[in-house]
Amino acid sequence: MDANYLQDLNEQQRAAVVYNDGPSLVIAGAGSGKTRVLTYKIAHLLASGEYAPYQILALTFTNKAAREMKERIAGIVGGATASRLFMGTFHSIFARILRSHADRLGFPSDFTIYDQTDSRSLIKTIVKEMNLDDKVYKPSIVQAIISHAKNALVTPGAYAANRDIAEADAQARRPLLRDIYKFYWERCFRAGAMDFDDLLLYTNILFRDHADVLDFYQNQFRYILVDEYQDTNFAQHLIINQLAKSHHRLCVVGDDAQSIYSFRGANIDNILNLRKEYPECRVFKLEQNYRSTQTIVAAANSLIAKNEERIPKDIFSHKAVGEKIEVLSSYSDFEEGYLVASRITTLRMASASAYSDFAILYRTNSQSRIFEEALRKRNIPYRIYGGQSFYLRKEVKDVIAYFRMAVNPADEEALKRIINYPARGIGNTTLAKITECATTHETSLWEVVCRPLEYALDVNGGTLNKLKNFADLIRSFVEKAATENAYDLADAVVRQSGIMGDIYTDRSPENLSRQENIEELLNGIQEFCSSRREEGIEAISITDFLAEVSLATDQDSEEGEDDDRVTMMTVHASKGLEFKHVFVVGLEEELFPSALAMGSARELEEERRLLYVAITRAEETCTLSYAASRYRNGKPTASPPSRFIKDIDPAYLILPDDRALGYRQTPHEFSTPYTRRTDWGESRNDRESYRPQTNSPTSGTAVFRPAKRMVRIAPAAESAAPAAPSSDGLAVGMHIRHDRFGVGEIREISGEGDNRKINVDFENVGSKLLLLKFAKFVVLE
DNA sequence: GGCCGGGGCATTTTT
DNA sequence: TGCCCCGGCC
Repeated sequence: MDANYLQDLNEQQRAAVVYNDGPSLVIAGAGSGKTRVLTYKIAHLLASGEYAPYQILALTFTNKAAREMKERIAGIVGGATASRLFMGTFHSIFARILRSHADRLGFPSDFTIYDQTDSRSLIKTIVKEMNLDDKVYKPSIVQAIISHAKNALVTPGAYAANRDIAEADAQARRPLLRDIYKFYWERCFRAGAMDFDDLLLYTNILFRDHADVLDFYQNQFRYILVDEYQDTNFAQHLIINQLAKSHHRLCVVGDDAQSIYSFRGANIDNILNLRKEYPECRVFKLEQNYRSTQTIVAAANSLIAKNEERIPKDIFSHKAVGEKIEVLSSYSDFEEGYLVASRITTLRMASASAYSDFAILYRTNSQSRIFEEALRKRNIPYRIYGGQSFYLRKEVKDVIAYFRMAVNPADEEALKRIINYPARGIGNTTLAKITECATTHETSLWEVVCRPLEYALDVNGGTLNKLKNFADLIRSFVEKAATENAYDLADAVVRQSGIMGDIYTDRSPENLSRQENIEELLNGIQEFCSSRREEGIEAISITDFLAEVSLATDQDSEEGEDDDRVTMMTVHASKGLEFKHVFVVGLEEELFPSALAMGSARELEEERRLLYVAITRAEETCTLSYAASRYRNGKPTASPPSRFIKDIDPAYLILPDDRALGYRQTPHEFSTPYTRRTDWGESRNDRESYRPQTNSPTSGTAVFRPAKRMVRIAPAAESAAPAAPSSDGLAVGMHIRHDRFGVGEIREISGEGDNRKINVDFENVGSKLLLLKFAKFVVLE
């Protein structure tokens, strides 16, 4: 290893890296080189010769963070050493540990991991079985309550015994929550399944009840590092404390100012109070920001200074002073989209930036739509992050459910997914009987399916036969899972289950995309097998694949990272990323801060931190934006500018002349070249202004919505040329591709404004009348 | 058991 | 406005 690696660090970073005599807390401001400190510290520990790689436990929150860190460490100490580190997400590391001691807890070592969909669906089933009103006991709410209980290590027994909880539930008119929790707990156990929260909760139970196991890991993990400590919940905090108890060799890294996941149980007190738990704890502050201009750093500092609960620090930048933060004011969300799109166009030209240097950050996913439309109209390529991950798509989950059954047939959620998919005549009625029967006999659904007669299942002979066929099918997969490799099993599942037959019957666009997804899944498994083979592992069972997949919400395998697109994502999703130019949009009361957070000071502070995170993503320019009116739940709603705008020192802002902002100063103090735009004239030097002014913000122009893969749009002339037969650029004879109906030819155009329609003859589905205002399609060349 | 249409409902979401 | 879920119908 290069002995000079410490030279790459600044003084504060170096101090944090070389100190390892006891517990330390590294407060790492935004853009201060946190990952660098963690990776160098691990390299330093290895270089000291005092620690073998497997004695170092390094925990992160995302797979991506773990992978990146592993790669960087491999670059310093070599891949062979790096791969032997215990480095990964909390969930993956402790799932691994749980699997090797599952018998202690009465679980099979091949236990299934329920994702949120599975666990919600089970809760829903239970609520229904209890004949409760699912408006009162809304599965999503029940799930959140159970999740919070688990994160606080409150088991069903403790939950039922707790008076405060009972009172709170009674108050909320949900007195039976305790029973739901108890049933949910038992059902998961019977299904041999753990949800995400269980992975942490059962780890705690394992350590609490099996001193030898705890002892073993306390001895093994001689140094523990935790990234993003501000996001830990109580369950995670306690695991760390237990493991570090005897040696106190612990280094936690985080930034209290970037704690934005309290709604998932993260507890900012874990980092704020660390010094109380470890009085000898050394604190290192990384305060130099290497990412952003001085203006951006100063503006962000002035904002976060409004929070009460924080660890004081003085973040500074030695980069250029940079541009002030511009605040854009629009009348409507529609205009906001237009403005941001036009700023991107001009800024890209002026600063010679690529599209990929830009990000639009918003508070809620639903805000993305309007920007999609605005960017598409300007032919600006973009990518939206945060759609559902590949493994959560229905058809993919269906196939995976077969894999899960093959590994653990007790898996109730998997069984419910596939017992009638593809259709084999086992409907809801039968399923309800099976479930009821399993509940009364306190066994799994699979048991009942296998032995319906012994459990006196009340169904007719035809159904019995269908159940037998299903059970035989699954049993054949179970056998294969034990002997064949992952890919061969997967291939057999797709062919023999009837999924193939179901999806490949017709070529409707929906089915085509399903076929693609399933093929992608199979390819993924093949790749998984061959990459394991490269590592020298010969037998790759489906169990290995599932273990990987169930904890991979893969946000990162997004293909083609290098293509040049504007990024759109929620502020939450942007944490840890950086962009040259950032637009933070929708800065309005009840949206950012969210209406639901305004009740409590604590939650309001979290929203403020959220904006802090958003602003500090920017390297060179940051632009804030709000609209006076916005469509919310289908209705236009007035929306005053966010209070947070006034929390930022106006010295760093270019403010629009808008009384709604509530500044007392005389307008001229804030007058700028960019005063409020009362027309569309801002974009003097871009193509847009040469267009005839037919596009008033509210007129119903065609909304082009290509499929995800077709984001690159036809040349501008297509839709913008004044010579086009109509203002929306559509003409009879043109070919279009519709989201759902596929490819077709325009036969007729009629109506005006909102009522404008086209009649299209589609290749696969015949002729359809589409209202332009709503139709989602692209014009083909 | 599958399809259609009306009504109710809409945060953020590393694993 | 758009999605999801349920109930009614075939």
